[in-house]
Amino acid sequence: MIAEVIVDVAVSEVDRIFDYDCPFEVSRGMRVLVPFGRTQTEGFVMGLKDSTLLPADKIKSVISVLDKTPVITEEMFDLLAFMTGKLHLLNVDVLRLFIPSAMRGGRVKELTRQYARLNEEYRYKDPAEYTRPNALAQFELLEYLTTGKPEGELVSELTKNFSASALRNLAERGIIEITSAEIMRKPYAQVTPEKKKGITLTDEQARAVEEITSASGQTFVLHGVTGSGKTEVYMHCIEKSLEKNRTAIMLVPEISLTPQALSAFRARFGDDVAILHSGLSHGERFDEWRKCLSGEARVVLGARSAVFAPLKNLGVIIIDEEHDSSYVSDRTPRYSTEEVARYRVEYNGANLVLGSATPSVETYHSAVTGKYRLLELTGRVNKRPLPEIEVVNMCREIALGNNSIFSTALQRELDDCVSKGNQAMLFLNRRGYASFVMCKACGYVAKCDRCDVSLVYHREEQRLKCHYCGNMYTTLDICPNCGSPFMKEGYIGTEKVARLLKELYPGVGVLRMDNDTTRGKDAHARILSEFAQKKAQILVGTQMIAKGHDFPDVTLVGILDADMSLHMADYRSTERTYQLTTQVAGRAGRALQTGRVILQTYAPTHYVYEYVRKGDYKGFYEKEINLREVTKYPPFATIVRVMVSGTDEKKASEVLKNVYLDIGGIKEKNPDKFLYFAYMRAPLKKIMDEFRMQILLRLTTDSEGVIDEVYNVVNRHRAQSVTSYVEVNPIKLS
DNA sequence: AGCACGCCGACT
DNA sequence: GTCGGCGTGCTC
Repeated sequence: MIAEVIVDVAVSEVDRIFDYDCPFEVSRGMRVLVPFGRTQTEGFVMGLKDSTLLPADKIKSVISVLDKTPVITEEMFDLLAFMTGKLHLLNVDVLRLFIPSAMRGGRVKELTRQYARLNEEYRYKDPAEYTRPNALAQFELLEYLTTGKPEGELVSELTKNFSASALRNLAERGIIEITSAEIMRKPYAQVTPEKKKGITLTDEQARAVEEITSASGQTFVLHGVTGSGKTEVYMHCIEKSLEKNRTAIMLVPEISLTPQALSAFRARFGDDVAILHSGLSHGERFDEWRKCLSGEARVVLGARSAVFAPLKNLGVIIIDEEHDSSYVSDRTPRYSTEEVARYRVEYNGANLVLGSATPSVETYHSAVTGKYRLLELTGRVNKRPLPEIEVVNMCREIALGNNSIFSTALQRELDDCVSKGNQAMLFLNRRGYASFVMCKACGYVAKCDRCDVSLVYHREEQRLKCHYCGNMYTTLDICPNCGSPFMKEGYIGTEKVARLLKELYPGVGVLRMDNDTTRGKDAHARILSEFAQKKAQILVGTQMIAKGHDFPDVTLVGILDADMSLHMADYRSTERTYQLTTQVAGRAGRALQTGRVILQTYAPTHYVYEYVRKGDYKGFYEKEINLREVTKYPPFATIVRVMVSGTDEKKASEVLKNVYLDIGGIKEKNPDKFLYFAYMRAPLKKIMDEFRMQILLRLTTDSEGVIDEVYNVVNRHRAQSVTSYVEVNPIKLS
């Protein structure tokens, strides 16, 4: 038998079929160990055939077969073809997404336990008949085993209480039988299922469930404000899917995958649930994944990569918080979770549910225009009013002489909140103490050696940090340029806010949650739980506080600088601001008491804040979609970015120039598809010593052919020590 | 990506 | 003399 193998080497030159003679039994979808060049490597069996056209002296033989059953299902082979075809990815890169990373190189295996039990023959015999009278340890062990379970006892437990040598001796003589059995690791075993609540659906929810479950191959947009009961709709859809003997995948942003979320799933679906996310150990991930492949698990709860879970006969895929940027992979292989999900859903005749309180404009547009089906949840399940949002003009504050980061309104509300013993959350999307340090005399700003960005002052660590490469520098007392001792600090970050609060409210607990305080494994969960237990009254944080739990005692949310995401020069910045501020505002008033939100901005007349204040998503959408239509941005155009970077600026720009020229050729053949075409340095022109430059295209929406050619051009101009890649409608343009 | 081959510089 | 720098070419 000849096996067609794709070797596990991520280089385009070898990303093709290699034929191997295979003296073993093997099927398509299994992995094999093969000789490759002067080394050995693992490979995926893509197919089998009887003969090869290759000369006999070239062909080598498979060394061994690594899997007993295929690890790549037929559906995944289909998906592989789709992804390599459309996204121009390497076969290996995609195949690697399909299996747990630790399976490669055999770094993880089945966990087995050894069990000992008394051989049947000896079960009713007197130990004295076959054991020396002085073998006390053996007697003890035998006595224990006669009364023990017939299926046997764990060897690891026995050796704790009895002599290991006695056990060995008896096992060698065949008196004790040792068997090994595989056991499955169970992540979060300590998480106990939350009590099942008898929930009756509202009419709206029931209608949504009915629509979704009676469709096939459809995509739904489930739009509903926080507290409108989207989760209950998801749960019912999954239940219905299981009833039809089908399976389900539920995706959430990585940060939302908490023990509480898992607990709710365990309560509902018991051992049918597998969970897949980066927090698992390699062994746990391997076992959860195998449970999907074997059919033992029928529901998967996970983050982005769980969209590749090897479930068969999918009935529904749910993407919660659909607008979240973590669903688009920002490293090779670049893929969009939604695109993969849609492919799987169509393959299986299943349904895709995209849920959000603030859907992305493009998604909502698809729903409005009938490409997707729109389901709205307008009521709030708990009937609680949405928090009241007050927009504060920070320019006016400055005019009135208040230079502090807290407006008078926010200070008033904070005083009130603290004195009443309630809790407050303050949101600022900038970590560190001060965004930069500048010399007052000569204007010198400290920059990173390796990146073209200014350094951020971190007071507690007494360091200047680069937020792009993580490099640290000693703080500056005097200007290294002119020697002046007068250094000015830039924009305030979370660290300084926390410090100011401690000065303002001595004795009041202040917690800070950002990239710096959540370094450890469970730091994230720990801070949230401390806040939930009211060990602190105020929580300051970056966007990571936007998601997460309901804190019933939070009555005040302060958005310190709402405009941060607004000033990014890209077409999604308004949308991102709407989503982020709405999400943060939603943290208030989940309690019995009505919540209050103070939103501070330097652009109080910007339309986005009016819609945020009113909680009017549709109004925002209408305004935004009109703007996109007039200016020709997605979904009315497709943006393509070619990023080229490298440590050798000349080499990189050479590649860029050649790519640019070739795309120019494509433009000549398709002049009507190009709305915009230019090259430039990337906004972040150097990161980690790599110079970055880009080509930006804005194309009409019917330009699949052009995009395909752009991918080909970029691949054709790959060069030593220059990296380049293509992004379609990139999330961020930095 | 590995790995070997191969052709030039500076060390015991 | 040889150790080793990394350019080039190949992998069923």
